[in-house]
Amino acid sequence: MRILCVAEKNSIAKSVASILGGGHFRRRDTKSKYIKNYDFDYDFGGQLGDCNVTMTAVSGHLTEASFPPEYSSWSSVPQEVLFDAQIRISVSKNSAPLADNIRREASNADYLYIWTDCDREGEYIGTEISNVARSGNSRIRVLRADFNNLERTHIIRAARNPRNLNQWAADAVAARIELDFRLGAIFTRIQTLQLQKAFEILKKRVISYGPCQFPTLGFVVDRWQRVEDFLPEQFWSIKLQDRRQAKTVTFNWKRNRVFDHLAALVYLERCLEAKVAKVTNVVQKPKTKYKPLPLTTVELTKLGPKFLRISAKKTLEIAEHLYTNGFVSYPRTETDQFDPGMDLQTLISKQTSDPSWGTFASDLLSGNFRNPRSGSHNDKAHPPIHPIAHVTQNALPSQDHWKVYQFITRRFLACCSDHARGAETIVEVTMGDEQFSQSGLTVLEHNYLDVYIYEKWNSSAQLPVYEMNDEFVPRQVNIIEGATTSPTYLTEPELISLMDANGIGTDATMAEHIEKVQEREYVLKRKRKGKGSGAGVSEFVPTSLGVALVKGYDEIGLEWSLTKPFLRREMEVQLKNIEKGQSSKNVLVEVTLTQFRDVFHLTKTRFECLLRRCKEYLEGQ
DNA sequence: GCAAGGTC
Repeated sequence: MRILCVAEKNSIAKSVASILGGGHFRRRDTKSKYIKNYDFDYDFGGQLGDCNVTMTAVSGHLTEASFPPEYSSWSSVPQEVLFDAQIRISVSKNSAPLADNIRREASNADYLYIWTDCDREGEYIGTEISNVARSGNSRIRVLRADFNNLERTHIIRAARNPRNLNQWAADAVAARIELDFRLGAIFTRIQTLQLQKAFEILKKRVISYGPCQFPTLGFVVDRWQRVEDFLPEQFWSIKLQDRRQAKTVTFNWKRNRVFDHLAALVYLERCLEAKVAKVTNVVQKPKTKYKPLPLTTVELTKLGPKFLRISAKKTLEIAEHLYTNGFVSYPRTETDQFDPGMDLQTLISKQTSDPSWGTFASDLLSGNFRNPRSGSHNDKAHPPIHPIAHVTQNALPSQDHWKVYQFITRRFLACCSDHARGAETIVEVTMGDEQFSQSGLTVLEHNYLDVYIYEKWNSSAQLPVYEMNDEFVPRQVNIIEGATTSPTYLTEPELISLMDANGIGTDATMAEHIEKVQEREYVLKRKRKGKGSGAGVSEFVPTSLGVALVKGYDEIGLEWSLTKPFLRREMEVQLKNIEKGQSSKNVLVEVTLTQFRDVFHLTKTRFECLLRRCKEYLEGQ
């Protein structure tokens, strides 16, 4: 038998070939400098048996959508025609050499064995590969490998247990491709042409619409608007201070603060009339600081900027590199629960040699191990991100690579250890009718915090001893004054959280959409001004054009506004339904296009809303 | 000159 294996990228082809070939493979060049063909023999067992294998790869998607040439003119083709225009799916220019390679290699193969990543897009890429292979050999039979990391035993198990391509997942992707392409073209063309015509300053600009770009912009404008609208409000609070055992204790008012000065004065008056404060409750209770959940891509892209000061996009790129070199598991995962059958002990044992966290890992193996927490997400394709092999700093190309590897490893070890534990004392006092409280914390066991150095949990100052019903004359009872502070502009982790919560983009593309709205000059990134903890943090503000687009579309029809996340979120839900076999591709495409025909009609008839807003923000003020 | 999703 001759088997053609095709992976989603060269690095996987190379890794799998070296595992299955036992290090004995022959490498042939192809017309693409990124892709090689690896030849070796392998006994797959079962129906396949001993085979001549060629392992090769694509580079992600092979095909792209396009309209036939008669639709390519922006000015002479009415946009609404694109709702019904035929869409061609053809091999993209960049992928042509890869398609040729697959066609040629398939011509004398009995089986095509697909090794694309096991996720929705991977199933679709599998069907792209399969179509190309069949155009070179109509009798070729297709199998699909089920794997989610590059561990030797896992790959061998996958090789011996092929399954079929998942047609439902591939259909969901086909629906997304068609909808994104049509809607992107239709709305980009109408708004670009109309706005270019009306504003000199936009003459050379493409005002693109994308179902992910616009909601991303919407989040930035939304926060900006709240900052704009903010008016500080004065508030008053009562501070109660005691002096005992050479310690000063400040108690916090249960009402926290009031926005009426007179009311605050009345409350203070009552306290003062009472003259003494009385201890009404002393509680001592254990306090737990929970260890983190298993690591997902979204968490990684949020914590990269936060803990490591590496941008979301860079963090992901580095994680991808660590993955393709076999140091960490697949970095694009939504799963925050480890499979119960997973051998965590072996993964931990690979870390015991590390000078920094080796001892911690050893201690986990000799009794400190605790089962990881389970989050609520499972994509059924990839486990949470975790280290596969130990690596030293010298073996990595940069300091940032080391930071990311270290973070992934420390996070994993933290997941496998115990929560941090402490004891909390809460003292409640009453003066007149007003209640106050203060608490003290003693950290007893750091546990996971010993390895997860990114979080801090410190004991507070020890409270002096208070007994129930103690009475004391406070050293000080007075009113303090303050004002509410403005919300701040969106940071990258905040924006990613919003996109994630609303299903805008995938874990792997959120960082790219954030770049796109900056490239289109809808949004600017800048350093936060001022003093304090947030100073120097990167934050996003909309440009005049960004604000004008959002306000214009909101005015056209708030319920359906393209800048709101609802439409995309709904589409994501529908795609999941197709994956589950509960809906079909054609139904989703038809229903969605019908919705968007209405949105398009509204946009066209009320375009003056956009023009007016652009006039206001681009020329006015 | 248009999207979003893969990947280099």
